[in-house]
Amino acid sequence: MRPFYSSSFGTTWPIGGVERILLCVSTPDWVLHVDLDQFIAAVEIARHPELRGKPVVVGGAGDPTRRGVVATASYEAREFGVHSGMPLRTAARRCPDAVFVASDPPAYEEVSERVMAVLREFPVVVEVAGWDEAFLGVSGPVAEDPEALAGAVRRAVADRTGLSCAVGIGDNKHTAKLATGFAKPGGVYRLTRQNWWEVMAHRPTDALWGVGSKTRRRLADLGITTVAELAAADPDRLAAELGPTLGPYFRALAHGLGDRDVTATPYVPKSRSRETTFQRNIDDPEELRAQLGRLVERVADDVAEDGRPAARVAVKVRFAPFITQTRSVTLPAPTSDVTVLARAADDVFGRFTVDRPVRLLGVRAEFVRESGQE
DNA sequence: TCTGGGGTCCTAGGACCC
DNA sequence: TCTGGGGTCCTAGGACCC
Repeated sequence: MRPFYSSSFGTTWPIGGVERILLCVSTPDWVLHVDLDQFIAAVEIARHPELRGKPVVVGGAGDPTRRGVVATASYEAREFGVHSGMPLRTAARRCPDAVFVASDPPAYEEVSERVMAVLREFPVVVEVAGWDEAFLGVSGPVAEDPEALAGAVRRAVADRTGLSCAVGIGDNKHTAKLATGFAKPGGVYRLTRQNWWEVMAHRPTDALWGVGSKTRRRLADLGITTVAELAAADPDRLAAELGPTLGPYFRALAHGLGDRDVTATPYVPKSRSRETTFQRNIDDPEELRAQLGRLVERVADDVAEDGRPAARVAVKVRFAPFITQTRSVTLPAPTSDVTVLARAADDVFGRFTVDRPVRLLGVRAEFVRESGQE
């Protein structure tokens, strides 16, 4: 989610001193958020039934002795403290009996498509928000009983795909998203301005969608630790401390406000990137150049497939132990030409001072910004 | 907790121009 | 020529999310 615009609230909301009006905004009566339970693990269990009931950990190459992190852990594995983002090695230590499975993105993509197709059969606007989640904009007759709709969605997804999901009901995307967290696993929960303070006031600021650990810490330094405190904070002070856009944005989140526009418009990527963490750190410059070349080719393939030229090229280097730097360049002219992209990446890479072993290399291509696209 | 991969958006400083 | 102010682009880094 990103900072939302004034019209999303039904009232005007000044942001950064500028009031913006969005035209053609559809404002649904309800926003539903559908989130599949332990999605990736559930897909693996569906095609390997012998895994059912076992602690399953999906991620990386499925080998806990290699570098990689947990994509999704089954609920059985979570009992042992295993969670997304945790190094596989750590997961194996916490849950020695876990079954480790390699990540298989194309398989999840395919199942995700089937789930979204089921959602689109309902008289709602479906905005895909990831492999395992979507927002539904709900207006008209079905909006009279959102819980009934949520139940019907859950049954349809289960009947047609065998997957369980939770559904959050909210008055905007933010509350719907948070509601899903309270619905999991496999339930329905409603969070709106009616019960916002009762449910959220006492919670830590990072309970809000968009506030992470860093912001939580910065807010704590200002004496703000709960949602209620953030909601009551002085907007000018927040703007001064956290930025003209983000300060007021966080405060709005604490009031349970959020973006309400649900759109079925297909997603158009602004950039494509590829990166690799090496199993062993590399310090040989020749080897690094070769790896860079491989990454550029993959990115160039993605750019060619997209059909739009790239306007910028960025290179990312992560040095041991974990120091990340990026360098980038705007191309003289947008291009999809592999040779040009490769030379640009090479030039950019040459601007790094490589005096330590490298654990990751990445290449990103940014597309031309459309006029009207911010 | 020795930390993946693929994205998006915001911030801030400097260059450059009028 | 001791020196304003606004606008925009470029670049690097940070935060967050799935």
